[in-house]
Amino acid sequence: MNIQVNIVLGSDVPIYRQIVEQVKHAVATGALSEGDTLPSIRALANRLVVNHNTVAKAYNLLVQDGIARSEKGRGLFITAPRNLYSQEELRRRFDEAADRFVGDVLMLGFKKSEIVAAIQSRLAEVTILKD
Amino acid sequence: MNIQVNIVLGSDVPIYRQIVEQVKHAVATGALSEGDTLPSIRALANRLVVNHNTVAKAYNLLVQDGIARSEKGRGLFITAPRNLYSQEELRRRFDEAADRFVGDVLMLGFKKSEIVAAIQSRLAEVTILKD
Amino acid sequence: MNIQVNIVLGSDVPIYRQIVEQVKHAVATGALSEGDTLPSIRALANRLVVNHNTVAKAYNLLVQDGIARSEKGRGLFITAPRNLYSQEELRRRFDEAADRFVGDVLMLGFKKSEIVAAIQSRLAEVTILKD
Amino acid sequence: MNIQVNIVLGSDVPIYRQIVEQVKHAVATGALSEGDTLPSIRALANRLVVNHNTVAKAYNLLVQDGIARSEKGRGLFITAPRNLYSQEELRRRFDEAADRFVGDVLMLGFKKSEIVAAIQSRLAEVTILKD
DNA sequence: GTGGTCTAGACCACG
DNA sequence: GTGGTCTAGACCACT
Repeated sequence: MNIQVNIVLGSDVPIYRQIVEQVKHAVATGALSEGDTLPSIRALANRLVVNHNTVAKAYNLLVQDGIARSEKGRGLFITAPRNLYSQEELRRRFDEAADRFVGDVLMLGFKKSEIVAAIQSRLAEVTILKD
Repeated sequence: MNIQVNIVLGSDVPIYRQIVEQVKHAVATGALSEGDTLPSIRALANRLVVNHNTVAKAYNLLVQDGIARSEKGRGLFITAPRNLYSQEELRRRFDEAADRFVGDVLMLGFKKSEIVAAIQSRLAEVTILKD
Repeated sequence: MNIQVNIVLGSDVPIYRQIVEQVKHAVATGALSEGDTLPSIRALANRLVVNHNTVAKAYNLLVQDGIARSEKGRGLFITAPRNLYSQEELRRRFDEAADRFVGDVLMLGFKKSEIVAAIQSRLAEVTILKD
Repeated sequence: MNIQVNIVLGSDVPIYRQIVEQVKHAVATGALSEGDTLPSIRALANRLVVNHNTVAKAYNLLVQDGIARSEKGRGLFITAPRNLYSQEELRRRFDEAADRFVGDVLMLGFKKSEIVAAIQSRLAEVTILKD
């Protein structure tokens, strides 16, 4: 299975993080699974028209996070999932994300049910998470 | 009604954004409402032990978002809500926030029901939004 | 296309607003268009002999008004125009500006035809507005 | 003839300037003419719910500008019109106001004809200016 | 190199 | 007292 990475330049999310997140997302949805290969650094950098250091940084993070492993001269391969952070760290990140989301959305005037529905519909696409 | 702002120094969330979020939250929960005054820039800066420019920046953002109005020499006051942004812009900001949240939370391993519940519990405190 | 920003020090118009107005004017006349880059914060600050925070403040306002977008580590870029504000907000801002202008000009003794002509001649340079 | 002064607290125009402008405007439209009397400082301050120093400052400016004269113990009286500024100063103020107005309105998306019409309709109310 | 955040401290205008 | 503007200079994250 291959992966289609797209980036948004004007976002406040750094490019390298967008790449990381999309690979993670692909793994989460099953679009990528163990043993699948990622595009080469230069190929992806070329296609996204970004500096190849940026792609390299993203790939390094994927390796550090245990999501991919690099094999010299062959490329990067998706690894089997494993736990990355401590429970505390997970909870801290989760709460921070939730706080930020609610804070961002608070003054936009949407109904609570719309807000919840928007999250639910996005989560519906995800296969890696339990209900 | 008054507001009690607290910040965490050394967080990866900028100080000025912590202030903004807390004021927004206070407005959203009804703890602050139209006509209420915010602590003076220098008084709050003093109490939080941050530079007054940092507080000023936070307050500026509140003014730009139509949440507060500033009166030179008098202070900052919470304003009545008004339709500042267009429908498209509201939707754009909403989608951006939702996408970001789901992306941030994806790999943390929480159950979908937990994620939704976390949002719902935060929204439960909010009084300015319809169900 | 590039932009040539000039400021008048010691004016009663704040430096950051002079910068904002000139960029807006350049966009309005078509001298700057989507995708064009603004001078880097520090480069412009250097050339204008002002503090880089002052330029940063000006650029921030441009971003908040949807005129430019910032990309960390890359620079600031002119964005495509979009409907940022609601109709009510546009009208409110328009009326405020018009009231202010007429109030400012009232006691200066110019003829009505001169006042209208001055506005028309300035608008003649603008390419982004319909007649 | 009496004058009805109203102020807007949340405006970026200082209160004392609002008072000055409204008196000027009243003179300009003929609502006030030579010999008419202004409300006492304390009476006006009371009615507007502002500090009496603010009203005093406004009245001082009116006297300095030659629009009113104070008679001890009797009050302030409107004087005959006379020129206040040099030609250069008048032109400078005029251009600054016009530049600011056009700058403020540029990105709001109104048609040029609407902009001109808005100014013309506001000027139509003014009686002090020649066509 | 780029932009983003923050501090320390100054001066001004307004009430 | 209040908020607004600006400087000088620091450190950080991103490309």
